[in-house]
Amino acid sequence: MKLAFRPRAPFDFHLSALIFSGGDPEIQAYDGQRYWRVLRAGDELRLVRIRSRGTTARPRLEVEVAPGRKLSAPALDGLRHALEELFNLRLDLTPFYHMAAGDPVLARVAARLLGLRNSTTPTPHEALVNAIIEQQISLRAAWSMQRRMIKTYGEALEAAGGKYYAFPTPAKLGSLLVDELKACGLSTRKAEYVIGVSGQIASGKLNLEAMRRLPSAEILPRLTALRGIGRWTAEMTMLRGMAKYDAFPADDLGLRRLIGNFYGRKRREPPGAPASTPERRPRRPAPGQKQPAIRLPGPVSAEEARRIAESWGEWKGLAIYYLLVTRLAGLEAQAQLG
DNA sequence: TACCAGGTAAAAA
DNA sequence: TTTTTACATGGT
Repeated sequence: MKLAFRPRAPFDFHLSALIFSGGDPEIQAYDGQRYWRVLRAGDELRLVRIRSRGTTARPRLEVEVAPGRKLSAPALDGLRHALEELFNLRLDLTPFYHMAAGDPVLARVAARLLGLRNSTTPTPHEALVNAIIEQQISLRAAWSMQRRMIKTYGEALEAAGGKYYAFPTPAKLGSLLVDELKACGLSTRKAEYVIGVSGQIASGKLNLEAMRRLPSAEILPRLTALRGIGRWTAEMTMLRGMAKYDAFPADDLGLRRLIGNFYGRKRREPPGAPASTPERRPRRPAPGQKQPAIRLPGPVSAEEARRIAESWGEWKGLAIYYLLVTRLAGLEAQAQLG
């Protein structure tokens, strides 16, 4: 079965899916042509494979749904809705670009990445669990644990000649023993956190979908009241699982590095200047890709990150995502501030 | 080998 | 109230 979508223009599918390149093909990935993953449609699982059939100015998406067995009308509606949310196809980028025009760095970045949208996980639960696992450790280490967890406790689907895994349900994760999650590499603490929030969701005590409709300022304290969810985890969940663009995890190391890279000074500041870090981080060359031989400024402090993001208003989250994808796409040399 | 990596809660001071 | 500590894996 195939579905057609007409995203709101501008929409650049390649840029928007770039974040998924190199993903695990059995979970979700982008190969330069197609993005795919398993979604829930009603109480069934489907593999969806998305490709672009249009242009940035006249975007069209084609979605193959496998297996093609007929879905109920509500399940099909739900699937269409989930696909729109996945790449935020309805989002109006105009106000973001209007804001970006007032920021010299962001203006260049946004012009270069016209039509880039962030993606949102199919459920806030998925974003929350991923964020818990990503606490403190390197993303590589976290991704390895996430893959193990998904392949061990996520439902498997045979479709289109391959095997694919859905993200584990709250009920499944909530029913696990701590040792069962630890087997995926999580610490005792993190296993407890994941099981705890998943169980609360499964029992209906915690409703993240409903919480998502609240303004960010009301979501944050509700999330951080949960065990294992600090400010960073809450803000990452809001960004990646609730499409809350005003969320801004200023404590995040990767985010502070990005801001340092794009806004930091390349030379030591005069004495007495405010706390922009003079530290530099040598960049490791990405394998197989030539990098400009320049050294970028290191991470800024959380306070400075907040100060710089202040002018991004309610679009802080999308702004930082544009910086991230600029780096992913290897375009940063064109966008940095002198 | 040691140390850092997109934090957090709980213990100790 | 503020500071320190334990924690898991992967990369360097």
